[in-house]
Amino acid sequence: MGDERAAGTPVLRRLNTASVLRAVRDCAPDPVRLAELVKLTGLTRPTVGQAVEDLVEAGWVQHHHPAAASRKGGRPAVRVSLRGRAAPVLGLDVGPHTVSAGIDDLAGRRLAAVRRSVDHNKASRVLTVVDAVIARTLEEAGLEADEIAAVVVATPGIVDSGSGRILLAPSVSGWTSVNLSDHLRDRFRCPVRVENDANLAALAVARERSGPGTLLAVQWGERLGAGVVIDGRLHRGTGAAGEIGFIRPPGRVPDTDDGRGPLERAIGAEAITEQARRAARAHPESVLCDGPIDAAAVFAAATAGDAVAEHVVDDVARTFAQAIAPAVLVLAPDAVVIGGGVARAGTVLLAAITRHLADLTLTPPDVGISGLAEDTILTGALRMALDDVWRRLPA
Amino acid sequence: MGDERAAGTPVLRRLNTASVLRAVRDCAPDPVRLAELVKLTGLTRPTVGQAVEDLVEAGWVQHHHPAAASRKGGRPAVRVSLRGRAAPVLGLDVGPHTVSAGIDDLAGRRLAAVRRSVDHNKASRVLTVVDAVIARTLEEAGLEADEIAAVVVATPGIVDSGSGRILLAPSVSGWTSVNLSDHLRDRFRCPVRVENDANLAALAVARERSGPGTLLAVQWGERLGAGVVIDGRLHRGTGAAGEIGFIRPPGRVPDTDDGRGPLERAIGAEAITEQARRAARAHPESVLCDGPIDAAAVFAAATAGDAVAEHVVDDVARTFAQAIAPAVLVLAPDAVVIGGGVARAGTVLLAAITRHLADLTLTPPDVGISGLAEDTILTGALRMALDDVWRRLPA
DNA sequence: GGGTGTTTATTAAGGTCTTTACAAAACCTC
DNA sequence: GAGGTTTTGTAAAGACCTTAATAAACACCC
Repeated sequence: MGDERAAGTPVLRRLNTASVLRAVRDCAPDPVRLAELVKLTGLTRPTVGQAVEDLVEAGWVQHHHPAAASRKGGRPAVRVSLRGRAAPVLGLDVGPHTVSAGIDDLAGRRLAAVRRSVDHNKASRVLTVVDAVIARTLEEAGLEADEIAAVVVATPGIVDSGSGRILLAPSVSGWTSVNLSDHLRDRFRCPVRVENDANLAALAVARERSGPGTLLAVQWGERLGAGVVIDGRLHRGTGAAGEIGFIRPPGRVPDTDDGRGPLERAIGAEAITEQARRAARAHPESVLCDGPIDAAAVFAAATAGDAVAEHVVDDVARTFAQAIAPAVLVLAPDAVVIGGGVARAGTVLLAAITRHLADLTLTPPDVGISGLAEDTILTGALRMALDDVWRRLPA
Repeated sequence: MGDERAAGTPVLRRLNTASVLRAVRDCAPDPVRLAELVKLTGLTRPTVGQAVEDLVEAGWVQHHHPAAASRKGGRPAVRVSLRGRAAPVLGLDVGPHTVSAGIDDLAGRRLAAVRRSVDHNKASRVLTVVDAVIARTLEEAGLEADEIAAVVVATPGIVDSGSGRILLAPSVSGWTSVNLSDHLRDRFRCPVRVENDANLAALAVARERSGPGTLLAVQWGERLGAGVVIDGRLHRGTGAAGEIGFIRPPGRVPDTDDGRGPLERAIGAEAITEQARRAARAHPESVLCDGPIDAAAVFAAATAGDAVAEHVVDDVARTFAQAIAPAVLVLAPDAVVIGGGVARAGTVLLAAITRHLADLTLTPPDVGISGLAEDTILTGALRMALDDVWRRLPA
């Protein structure tokens, strides 16, 4: 609330134009009347007029000459809207099996989206696919790389937010040796940021719920990751915040050598499947024995009321609740939102987790499922890229 | 960076005077030359002159006429300093055994401090002592209650930050039924805030280390609490953030009925003592058997190299590390700082915790001991009160 | 003891921005 | 087509900061 240093009159103008631009953004994608901006910003008409003039000249907003829908009598209003093409941003989700990219305009409209699967888990191959996907996405949006105003890349592993180096990424072999950040910085004129995928998913979920508060957003699939968003801002800590996969749950955990953390080995999608298989062998009466077993089948069976599956789900939920309970007690989040493949389990899992968390915490958070589809991470990357653009707005 | 709504020219002036006042504060308690303020703020001399004039008139700063120490030749500089008495703040620490109060001036100078022990743990009695301590503190500082600009009260238990109501406080019987907030609001004209004691201790510790970053500050005595400070701001979550005492550690935990949480029952000061007693009975060769056993004795023996005591300390440290590891993984704090009675254990405990945490987390935080003395909580309360004053500064 | 130099305060002029007030424009309704 | 309504546009005034020039106060030096 006042980190500004010196302040001459030009500062005022910047402040006010920024305020006007924000108002225009909040109305996007609808065009907005000038008189309306006056009300929204609380500024006077000449000020708003001046600001809009500047913004048009700078290319941030555009006029909407044809005042097609003028309500009552009166001079037709000058209407302006955000010129999305002024600063399109590119988001990239480099997952272990797929690479997807998207381009949003300033107003948050999706201009292009491309998804491609990666066969081999080798870093060099991934990099080639990344380049191809970016090229295709730019083509689809009809843009050149130089026109992109911000790039945010989501990757598994721990990322050093300063340099953009990937410090730890077990799921893609050789991924840490690739300097993804530098590779992309060469291709774009704009800032390029590399960020942990779970963190970006959390950001996307948080924006969905819009508003202040603390959110713990979990990505739960083969692996487990989480992001913490406090009052709309991503919490990074020393850089590795949200790595819940490495929580050591109570009880024995199978020892593997693939770089996964204890919690992932205990209740990752694969572990759930394995646990169900064991249960099925012990209980031939279960419907689980009727077909191939995977995580989805377990949750389906539990939803249908199969006792054996229900027991497995409850076990998984308890382990999860026990694992995150300390973090919930320390953070006291308003909500814990679960996304990723396991989130498709739905109410069965949710109810069980809620029950166990209520037992283990003082102020149990809402437990919910991410309403976002598969492109949660990509959406988060694009959100952060847009944030970047808006943050350095008065340039 | 721009939450301001409307902006006329007067806004500029407020911005600039605030900037000047901040600069004066940062130099406190030393008086500062006007020319120096020009450099610090980046504003021009006339602007600074005007701002200082306004501030003097409003009573925030005062002149230092006698330019006693003028260095080289030149016109003697006008020097100003923060007028501490402009807005003294009162901090209160209502602990289970003692009530202490302090008054700081704007510059953070301690004007008065009073500490009194409470015999009976009854709420009504505590309230009487609170009133007496406040009266004594005001007297010591030579101030009236109406002159106090902000009041912050530290109390154990969970506090609703909006109403100031105490929702849960096992250590003082009947404490929840007392509306401490209303009781004090009647006595002061200024805002009164009630806050959890561990949270305030965390704030004090965070200010000590000054700078951005994430801090988990633990208060460890008979009970266990913690506070989370992120970039200098206290994290509250839904209100009960930092309640690590209710983390359920692995292993069996004695069941008591005194409202304490599982972790407190497992490794609170009392539990440490109890564990040491058991160990001493089993190992008569230990120096622990030579005298009365309490937590301090255990740590002393461990420091001296007694194997049995070392084992107890290691056990305690491991339980602690296991309990907070999930929170450390989620938060990725820069540091975990331990205060409270157990903190006097020193290096033995610290080293053990560091070792176990390194094993359980990805980016192990610095583990340290609070350099603040017994009045950590009181200091935190005063810091928050000062923050309150500075936040509503341009009034 | 007076001159010189240095540091600082004061004053005046100039520029930028917002505000206030007023006039003009364009469209609808009657 | 006259009147009304809503909005835009323009001009003058006020507030504030900045630049620049001037004056003041003291130490040092000759």
